Amino acid sequence: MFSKVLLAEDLDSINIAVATTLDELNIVEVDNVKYCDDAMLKIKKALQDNEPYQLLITDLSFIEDFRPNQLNSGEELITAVKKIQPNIKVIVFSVEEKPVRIKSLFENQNINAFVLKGRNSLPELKKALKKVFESDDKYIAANLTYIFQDKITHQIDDYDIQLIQHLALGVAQDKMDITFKKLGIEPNSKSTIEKRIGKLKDYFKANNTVHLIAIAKDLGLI
Amino acid sequence: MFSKVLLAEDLDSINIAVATTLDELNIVEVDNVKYCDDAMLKIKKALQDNEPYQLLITDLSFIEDFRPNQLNSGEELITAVKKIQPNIKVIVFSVEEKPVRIKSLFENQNINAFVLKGRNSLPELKKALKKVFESDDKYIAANLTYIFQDKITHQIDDYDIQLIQHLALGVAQDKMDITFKKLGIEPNSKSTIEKRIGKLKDYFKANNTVHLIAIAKDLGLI
DNA sequence: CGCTCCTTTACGGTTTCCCGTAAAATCAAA
DNA sequence: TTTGATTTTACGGGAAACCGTAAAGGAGCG
Repeated sequence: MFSKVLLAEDLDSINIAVATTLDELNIVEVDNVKYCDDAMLKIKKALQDNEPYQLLITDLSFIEDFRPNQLNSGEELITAVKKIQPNIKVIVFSVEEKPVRIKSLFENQNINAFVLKGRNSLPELKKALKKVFESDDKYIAANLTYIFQDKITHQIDDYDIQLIQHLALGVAQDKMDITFKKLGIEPNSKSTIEKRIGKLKDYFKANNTVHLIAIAKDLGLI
Repeated sequence: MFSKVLLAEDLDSINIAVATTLDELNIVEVDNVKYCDDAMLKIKKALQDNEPYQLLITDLSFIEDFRPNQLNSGEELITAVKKIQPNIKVIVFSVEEKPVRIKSLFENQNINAFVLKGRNSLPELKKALKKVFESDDKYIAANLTYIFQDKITHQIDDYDIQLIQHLALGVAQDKMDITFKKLGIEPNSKSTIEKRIGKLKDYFKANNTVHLIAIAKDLGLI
């Protein structure tokens, strides 16, 4: 089993419970941080000392408080960590259940396992730990595999997301061409933008743009 | 200190940690459920046996799974419980930080304390337990009192919420008068509806209706 | 090169939204 | 009941969104 693990989790209650679980698996060295920035520091330090962590277990969302931070989410943390230690294994432990986000973890961040916080998540976490230790295969609970059959993320691309995001930020459809030109996003003619929004409304069966944005928010698309 | 407490919390990790905390306070009888419906059953049973719970500690959001349930949120649970045992004390333990929702817990559900899950929430929970046991005063952490000074809920009324909700559901502003007439919501002229939406955009500094709905979603207003 | 297919862009007409003004209705207090 | 303030409603004009059609541009292929 792993011998040196870093746990990044802001909620103290979960932090304690997970630490206990790791104990039960006889993992000797478990370090415990409540901020992404602290996680990053520990990993740097361990690398310098030539005693790197073998595994990072991290949450996705971290509560903002008085302390200003460089890294504010599990995603950002993973990206930063992999830059300085690409071979570290990563398990994400989160309540996040939006297919879009979970899928992206495997496809873009190359994580090793995803465990959903829930009514029976500690046994799940143990299972994931064993799997990730034993092999380099990706691991996700059987009841979550539907995520990879999810149709939405297959048909909605980056361009669509940016469009929806800017709409949600208050950019008028009519002015979107200017915004997109400034940002170097293409295509950026009024006509194409209009058509894309139309397609999205079609796809999500939205009556109008307002409705579309509400749906996108609900799906966690933005 | 309390001697008979019921804990309703779906996440196993939190469940364990809170149970441990209650142990440390020498609370003898702590029952532990992961579904609102189970909480309700336990409370009914305890009442019948003439050994009622003195305190309910509950989360707000419960994950939906394969099991169909009558009660699906902390709010629903509290309402149901208070119907059969109005004198029970209630502490809400949640990550929810939307002022609107927390405020409503105190004002409509008459809860005794609210503890925000966070980096230092277990000590907070202990404190709340003591306060709630010692007196009938409401308790909320000092760093959350801003919630009651929150201006939004003071100035946005039920009518506004309904308006925003229907917009988010895809009802066109132009057709809103018809919808409102059907539902018996007043005032319902095109003109007034238009003006209200205008005021809301003004208030939230939204560039347009799309932006307004995005803001409302972010604030948890809808 | 010429052909097809597909994407992007342009444009005109219709509907809806947006904003100001003003008239009607409601209400509270004198 | 009159007065004045506030809310609700009506309406008109300009801006933006919506919808269809068609032209222009590009990529791939014989």
